Amino acid sequence: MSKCDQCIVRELSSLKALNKDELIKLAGCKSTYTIRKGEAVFSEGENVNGIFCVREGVCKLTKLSANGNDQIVKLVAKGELLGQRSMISDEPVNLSAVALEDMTVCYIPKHEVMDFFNNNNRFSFQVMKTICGDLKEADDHLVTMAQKSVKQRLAETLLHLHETFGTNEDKSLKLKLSREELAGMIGTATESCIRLLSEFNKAGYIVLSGKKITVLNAGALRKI
Amino acid sequence: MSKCDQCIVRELSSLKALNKDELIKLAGCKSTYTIRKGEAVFSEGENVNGIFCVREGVCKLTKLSANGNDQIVKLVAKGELLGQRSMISDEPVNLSAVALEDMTVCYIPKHEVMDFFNNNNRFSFQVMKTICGDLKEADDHLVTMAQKSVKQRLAETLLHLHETFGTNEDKSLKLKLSREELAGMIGTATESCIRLLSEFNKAGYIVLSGKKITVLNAGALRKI
DNA sequence: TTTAAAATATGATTTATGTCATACTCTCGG
DNA sequence: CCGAGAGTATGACATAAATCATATTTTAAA
Repeated sequence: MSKCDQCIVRELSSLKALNKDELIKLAGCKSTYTIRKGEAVFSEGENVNGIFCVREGVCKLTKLSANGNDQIVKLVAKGELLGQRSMISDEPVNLSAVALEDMTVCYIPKHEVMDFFNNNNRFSFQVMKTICGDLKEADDHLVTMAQKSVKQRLAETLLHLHETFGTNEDKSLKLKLSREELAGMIGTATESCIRLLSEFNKAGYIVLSGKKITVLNAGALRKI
Repeated sequence: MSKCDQCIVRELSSLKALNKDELIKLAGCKSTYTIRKGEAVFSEGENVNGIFCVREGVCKLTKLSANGNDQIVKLVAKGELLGQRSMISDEPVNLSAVALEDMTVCYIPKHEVMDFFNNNNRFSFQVMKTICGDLKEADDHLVTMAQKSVKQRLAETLLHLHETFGTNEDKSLKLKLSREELAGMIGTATESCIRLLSEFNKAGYIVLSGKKITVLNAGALRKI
């Protein structure tokens, strides 16, 4: 049972609103898990009854659409919380969370979180703000999906990956996604995604070397 | 200064969590407005600093996309609250709210709502639940936009209008939207929307008579 | 009522994207 | 080090949807 007060999740998420006593209580009730790349933290339809803190690794939130495709709704990085929405709504989760890298997560049971809600207004308000931020993001994302072309969405997604998850020493995108996953983010067929990537490659906007993608000309991508 | 305790918004929205004293306080601080069809309750980018209660009428929440099209993100009916997200995030609103019918709305200034937040846990929790519901809806909507064809989205939208806003005595959809607005809901060109409507009409799934739309064969629409 | 403007409708055409087929290229386990 | 399978790439083609043009109808203003 490790401490929580030095944890990155406590620094970055709503948990920053917790006080010393609450953190001690938290340390006592949480359970820590290791999730391997490709494994699910939880799956669509499950009853989770608590929230997960992402201490290490990145995961994708996906939803299976009627035609059998997995749409990636959002990427969640270390420092963030998972499963808040369904815990608050008291419903099964509506999205699956699947690890894109090996992950370390902590699980906090619902009734503990509820205690924090009831006793710590700052915490509730932080959670509310986070969810409001998610809602805004989702609305913006929705407009992008509805109004922009696949090419524009791919360009946007590459820029987003570049800005949010950064690059390795060789400037290539740190977060490694398969072409299928990239297609799942932009909502298109894998082949279309591959085709546009090689178009961007030929145009000199990006460089492809194996699975690695390097953004060369961010300005050009932005203009698309 | 009319009372709030008989108001439909108090019955249907998070305001149902307010107690008698809070309702009296509310009645004292709210201002009531009439918004004509086509007018905006608020516009993208504005600082609203409070929330609106929809007492009468329906409005569309839209966002202007980069290509100049208005995407309709959501429809809001009487009984619901407007502007909660931006008030909580303390940001300008990210969507415009435009009346589809003549509306009556009440405005509650931010600091009053904040008092309710701080003193009434049930109210905060209700608001949180509502926003979580909105988030789930937005995620689902996003997947629909990304993965389904225009035809499927139109069928889905017609069913949604039918189920959510009901029909007139002649079975036609109660909520009147222009073809352009309908196209803005499903994220397509107006001509494509018109074309598909007349296709559904020919197939006997719906009946068009002027601006009126009647859903005849809901089952067929669902199967698309 | 008349008329102009807006909304609706439809055809012709172009473009974007999906689908199917196939080839190539990695990776990983034996 | 090899071979199978997954992932990536590319061509050919089909289809969906956007765009442009134009006609028709409805609506609102004079």
